[in-house]
Amino acid sequence: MRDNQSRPDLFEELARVGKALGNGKRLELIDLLAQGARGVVELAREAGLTVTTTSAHLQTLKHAGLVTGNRDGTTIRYRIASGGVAALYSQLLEVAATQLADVDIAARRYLGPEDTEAIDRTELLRRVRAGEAIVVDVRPAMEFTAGHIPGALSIPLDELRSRLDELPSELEVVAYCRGIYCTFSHDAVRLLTATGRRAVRLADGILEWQVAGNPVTTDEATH
Amino acid sequence: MRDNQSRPDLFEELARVGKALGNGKRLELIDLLAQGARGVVELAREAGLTVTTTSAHLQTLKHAGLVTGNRDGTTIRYRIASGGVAALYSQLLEVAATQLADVDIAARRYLGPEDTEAIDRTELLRRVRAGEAIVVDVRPAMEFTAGHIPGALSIPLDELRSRLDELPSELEVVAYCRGIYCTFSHDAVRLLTATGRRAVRLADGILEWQVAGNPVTTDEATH
DNA sequence: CTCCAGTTCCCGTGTTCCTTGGAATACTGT
DNA sequence: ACAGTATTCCAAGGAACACGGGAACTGGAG
Repeated sequence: MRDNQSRPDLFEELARVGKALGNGKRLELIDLLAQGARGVVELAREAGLTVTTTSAHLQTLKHAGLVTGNRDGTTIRYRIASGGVAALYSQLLEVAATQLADVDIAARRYLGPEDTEAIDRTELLRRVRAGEAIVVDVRPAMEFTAGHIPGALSIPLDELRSRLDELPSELEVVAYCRGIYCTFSHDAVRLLTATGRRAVRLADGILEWQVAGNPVTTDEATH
Repeated sequence: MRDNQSRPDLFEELARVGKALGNGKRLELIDLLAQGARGVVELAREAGLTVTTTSAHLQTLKHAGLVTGNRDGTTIRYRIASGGVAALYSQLLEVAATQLADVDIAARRYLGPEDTEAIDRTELLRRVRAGEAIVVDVRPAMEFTAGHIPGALSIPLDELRSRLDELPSELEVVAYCRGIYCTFSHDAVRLLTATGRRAVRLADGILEWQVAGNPVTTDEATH
């Protein structure tokens, strides 16, 4: 028997990654960081947490190897440690979505009524190649520059109502945002269809897009 | 603002999956269940836990949607809830292996010295197709019947020393077992090379094999 | 109907985790 | 060197979790 102690030790180490994923606030932080690098104060504001709590969670995530922090001037920009982490988070979302009824209930409540039409990634590509549709990224501009679908137009949800004239009226709009549990694209499609446009949303988002191996355009304006 | 409460609620639900992965004993149970269905007492024995503790952990996993239990006569056979759960666990292992130095240290201690040659899945297929090698499954027989690499020969590690004559002496042996953190194939290769045979091991195991989408043969002898 | 192995529920104890406020540290720009 | 901002460290109260023992429950076999 080699089971002196090394086997439990190994699994306890592995569990550190699981523990890091075992807190809703930390998942929110991962969700945000998957969209691009951010500092602690910005993360705290976006996640609705105090700065100290956010910092503590980031330390936990860092210790679990899920995020890394690089100094950039006066702030430390945290980011996802690797593409594998994004894949891990995406897979967790999929398992939760398919196996847990309570997640479905909570998701429905958060995302709102199912009044918007959704298409998948291959259908998006087909419609764009056929010249039928234009892809619009409705996330905040900073997340667009950090990485977006090639050829997409950036119109943050905040500005969508005032920038409707930038959309060619003869084309259908395919709106996308962060991922499967992001409300931006739902709200964008509601707003667009309310103005009489043809609009659908990508069923998931940039997270699943890049985890699936699709190309991503980066505006390398990183200071 | 729709951020009344639904967003934190959603992520707290999602975190239930992470919490379930945040305990070494539960990861061991998932690791075992990924190899085939088992009852509580069997799991408790294999994981070195009391039955009550094992049962409690299984309830946690079930509540998180990671395992399911079907009654089979007097026992309840637990199994992985879906292929997505296996993919999630596999991805967690990969992230932990690539991001955490402490995991490497613990793995080295558990797996023993790096004195065995490893090949990857495509190289295994190449050698088998070329008629150079025979694939040997060194896991317990029950796990072999639950699913194995097509064409593999089942010789559990326990019986390997006494069944050496079943191996064609002119072929190289490729031993495989559960996954990246399983000792069976390491020990098998050590034993085989000590007897003068040419033997290598698959770098990972059946878990990664099936998550990658490779075919698996099942001896449908399920009760 | 009654035994029985397998399994789960209940509960008390010890441990770990989450959150927050206040203080300390690190770095930038002037 | 100094002011100012961003970030982390420290300590403590409260909440949640892990574990084991004993009792209760379930379905199948006799």
